[in-house]
Amino acid sequence: MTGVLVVDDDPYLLRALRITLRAHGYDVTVAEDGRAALAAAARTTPALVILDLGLPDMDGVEVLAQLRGWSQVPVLVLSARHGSADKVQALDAGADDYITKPFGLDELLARLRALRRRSVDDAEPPLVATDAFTVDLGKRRVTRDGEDVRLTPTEWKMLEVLVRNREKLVTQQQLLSEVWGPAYAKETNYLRVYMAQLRRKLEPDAAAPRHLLTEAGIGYRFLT
Amino acid sequence: MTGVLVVDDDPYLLRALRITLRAHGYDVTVAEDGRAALAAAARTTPALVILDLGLPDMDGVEVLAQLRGWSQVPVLVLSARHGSADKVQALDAGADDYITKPFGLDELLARLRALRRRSVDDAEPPLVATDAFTVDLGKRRVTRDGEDVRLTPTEWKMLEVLVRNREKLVTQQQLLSEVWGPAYAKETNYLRVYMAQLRRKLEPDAAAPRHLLTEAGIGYRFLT
DNA sequence: GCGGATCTTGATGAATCCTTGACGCCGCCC
DNA sequence: GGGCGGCGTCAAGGATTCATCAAGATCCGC
Repeated sequence: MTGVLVVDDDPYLLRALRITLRAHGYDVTVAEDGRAALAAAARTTPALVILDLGLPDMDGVEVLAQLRGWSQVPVLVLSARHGSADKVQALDAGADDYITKPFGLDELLARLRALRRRSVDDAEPPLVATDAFTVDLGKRRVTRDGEDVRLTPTEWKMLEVLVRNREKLVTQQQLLSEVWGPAYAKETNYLRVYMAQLRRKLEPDAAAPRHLLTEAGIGYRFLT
Repeated sequence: MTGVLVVDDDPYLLRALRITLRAHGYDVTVAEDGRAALAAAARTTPALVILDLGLPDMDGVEVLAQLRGWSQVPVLVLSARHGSADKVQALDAGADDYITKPFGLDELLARLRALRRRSVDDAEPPLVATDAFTVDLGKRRVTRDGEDVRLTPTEWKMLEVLVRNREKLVTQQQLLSEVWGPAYAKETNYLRVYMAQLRRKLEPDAAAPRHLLTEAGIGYRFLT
């Protein structure tokens, strides 16, 4: 099932979209502000995002920019404004399509189909393997020596964020806000505790990690 | 150079688009009917196609369908009709975007950029290479002889500022205020200490640097 | 309500990083 | 030649950050 994240502050539109999209076979998640949207995107990893630019807590373009920091998910931007400056700004910030309110639902659905059609090509296999363990992002499973490794929800979320950003350095703030929420951006203790647990469960030698690396003072990095 | 095929039967619009797109660095081919469009697409294999639905010899949707028989090139559809049925039809026939006339040229250009960004596969990696080492600004990573180089946060920040201003001279004040903050504009010996560390880690011969150069009395400069 | 799993929290020693000062070299001007 | 300022190098200290452990607190299914 195709997951769609709908971000809008208008409860009526949200409701209408949820019903329509569900009727057309999408698995819908909703968010009413930018903060919730970013959290939901990290949690549910949708295949498509519909983003209204007018949000109560932050600018839609800012939401888009932050999302683009770690995700390539296709984004369809909604806006009430017809000005071409807004369109240009949103498209250059990383939006894949732009549609102005009011719009027809059939057009919206057609644009979603067009976006999805394009993204299936570069859909990566959600399977990441190292010489010590294998992570299946789709099935939410980790295997080591052919055996399933049992991870707690928090351990899994943390590993997921790191694996989705493989090779890349993930800052402590990024990890904390995607796993625990933005309010926990100072609790770097959590990272140490859970990183130690992940290493104990996954690394051949937890004292000399080769896949879950520490970048002192900045964050962590996952290498295959 | 990015090749664009523009298909329209209006000679004035064709001319305007050709001039504008060329001015923005595209390599433009034009066609005035569907038949010529398909032939041109096969011949020039453009990176983008702009297709007007109103053509003299055949229906634009039909052109699109035939094109999709063998090519995945991103197609931006132009149309004078605002009806949503046309949009739905075009998008489901394989169009990647849809824009109605009249349209702003800046919006068209923005949509082209968005299309290209998606198709050209994950954009250009922000990667800066010298013959001795490679800096990946996106992944926050430095490689030398295939091995990761371990940099401290301060070393990285300093290198980042220099690399972002590659070829250009970065003054001591600029470096100090971007890495340590404006209050440290006098602590030029910090620069000496960290520049020495960077050279030791990155330069083949730290005593005769070829990429991290000193401009005596002024600042430093990074050369590839 | 019970028991087990999971999540917080605090404390400790170890490792890493930043700062600071001292020293010598080099080029330039007096 | 001597003085001077800018630069490169080195090493030690103190501060910050990290890994690890263990003891409560909390959540959840039964």
